[in-house]
Amino acid sequence: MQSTQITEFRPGAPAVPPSGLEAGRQRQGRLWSNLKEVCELLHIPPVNLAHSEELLFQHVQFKTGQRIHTIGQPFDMLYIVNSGFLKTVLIDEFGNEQVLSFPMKGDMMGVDGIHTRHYSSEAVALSDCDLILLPFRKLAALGRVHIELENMMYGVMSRELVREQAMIGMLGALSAEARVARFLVALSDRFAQMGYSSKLFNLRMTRHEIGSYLGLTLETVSRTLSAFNEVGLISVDQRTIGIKDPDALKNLRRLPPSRARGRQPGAGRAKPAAATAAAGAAAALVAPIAGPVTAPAAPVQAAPASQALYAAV
Amino acid sequence: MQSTQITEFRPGAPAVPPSGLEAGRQRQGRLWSNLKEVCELLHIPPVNLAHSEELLFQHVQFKTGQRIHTIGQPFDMLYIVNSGFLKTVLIDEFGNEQVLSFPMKGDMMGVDGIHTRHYSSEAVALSDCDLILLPFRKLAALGRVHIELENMMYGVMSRELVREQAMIGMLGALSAEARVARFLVALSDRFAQMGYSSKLFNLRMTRHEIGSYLGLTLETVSRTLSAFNEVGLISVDQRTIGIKDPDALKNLRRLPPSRARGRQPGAGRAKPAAATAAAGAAAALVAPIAGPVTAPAAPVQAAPASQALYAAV
DNA sequence: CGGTCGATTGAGGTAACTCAAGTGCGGTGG
DNA sequence: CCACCGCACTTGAGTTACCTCAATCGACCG
Repeated sequence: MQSTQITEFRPGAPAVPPSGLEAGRQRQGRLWSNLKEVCELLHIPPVNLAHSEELLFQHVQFKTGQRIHTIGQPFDMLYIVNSGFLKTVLIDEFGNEQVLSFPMKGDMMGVDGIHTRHYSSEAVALSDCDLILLPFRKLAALGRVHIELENMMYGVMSRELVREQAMIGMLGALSAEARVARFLVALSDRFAQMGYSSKLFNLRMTRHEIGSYLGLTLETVSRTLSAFNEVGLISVDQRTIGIKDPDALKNLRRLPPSRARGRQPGAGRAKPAAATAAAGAAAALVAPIAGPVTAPAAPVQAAPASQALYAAV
Repeated sequence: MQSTQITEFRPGAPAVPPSGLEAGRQRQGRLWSNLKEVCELLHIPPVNLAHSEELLFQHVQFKTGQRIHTIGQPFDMLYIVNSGFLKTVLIDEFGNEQVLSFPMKGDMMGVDGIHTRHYSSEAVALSDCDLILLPFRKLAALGRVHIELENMMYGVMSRELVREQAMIGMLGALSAEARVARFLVALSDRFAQMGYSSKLFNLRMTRHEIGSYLGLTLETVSRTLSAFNEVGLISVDQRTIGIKDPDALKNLRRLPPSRARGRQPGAGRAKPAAATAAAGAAAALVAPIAGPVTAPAAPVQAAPASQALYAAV
């Protein structure tokens, strides 16, 4: 196994002229990346590999709406997102789709195909994309020689697993408002990580897709965004989102009832200082509401009073 | 790296006399397993390895209620369940726990620790357990030599990922009844796989834990089980569950409204033949209800009339 | 400039939650 | 042995968060 260059064109890959000047960050419009670049993309500890420069991975471009792989299709490739936005979905027996993730720069896709040798999900480009192809079998073989590569593989798969666990936790335990809030925060963080503004960005997905991802209807997503906008947590204009109070969003559990929002008084005589709408909303946070799930052992201790203004539910 | 025997006692492991005659199926009460046995346990294609007999993995026993690992604890081990039942949980900022899985024979645990080098979840024994220890670093090293082992690692991690994706789909899209039904079916299948009865078994977890796992309250779980019992899909006596109509459970979307259950008529003059309660319930199935999430492309086609008795919602 | 698609908003319904009894079982101590 | 207690479970009644259905509006596109 001394092939240092990974070619193997995917059948059914989109026809894109292999010209120069691609989107993304490829130096000089190259269509290949070496291992070091791949590792950087994945945020994996730097890999100083002897002759890693010779080891090249091919890029492929997809246009908005194109499918990268479909459910049941034979698996042979992993993909890393170099630029662009996608969604991965599950399709149930009635054709309804369930969004599983919104991969973007630095994410790996296709891992679900390893087990059965067939992809168990479908990936669709939400914008024009530049992906790096990783032929799995060859990659695994290389991993045996280059330990860092193997670490990368295990690390990325484990990371993905943890992400999904967090998702399950969210779907199982949080209110609609908390889900939307965390979704926005997560997006904001990702944009920051990619060097974009974390305060103002465009959603690449529809309300419907967000709802599917979060286990909500599109109406609920829309209403929740409007509510956040109303209390000054964010600004919303179609797909443009402005994050105004990241901390409040991060910890939000439940918004105060709508009737209490417009006119201040709300329930009880709380709230001495801090008068802005945003500050008011920001307080509607860490309530010790033992959700649907309560730990049998660890007793739920009360939240600090300063944080529990709207907390009594 | 020519160590063919994997020792390394876990600090904090439970004190269990390393005597013979253990629970589970270990021949002659051994406390070690070779690679072949591990692969069989994981349902991975048989591994015919040259001198795999020399490669031994240690077992450890845990008693009911003991913790295998906790959140934040430094990661170094993977675990395979040889016998017994466990739960893995996430714990949020208020001490509430979210059940992620109920590992049993053949399942791997601890994979979430690879990425950050710390376990991100907690594993607790719901019954006395016998686990096989797999020191991750050594295992990975061995995987480089024995390809089958490496395949096993990737395969198991991918399988786990697919399982979690299915979980997300379930939490995001299904009704309480459908979730409980699928949970029972999944358990039933696992028991069958392990050689136990798939028709009659004991739940090892509380209603609270089931609810947490399914994103429901314990009351909803209890009520749903009672409802299933009432229409003859299952029998319930505390933790003893009898599966009476597996197919109905598998496809169940929504039960007919309770008022329609006691006295037959329900909505409309459907249901010509097939008069048992179970058969009636079994029909309450594949309704083309476009759930919260509908595919934009694939039009939802009507379900076959024979299956859609209670379907009109 | 219509046509389509996505987003917003309202009104009403309901599935699932919350709170609250009440039951049964298993363990412990008198 | 039985009384007592704690815990898991069941069941009911009332509440509500989210869904469903529907109308409207704006943006984009051929």
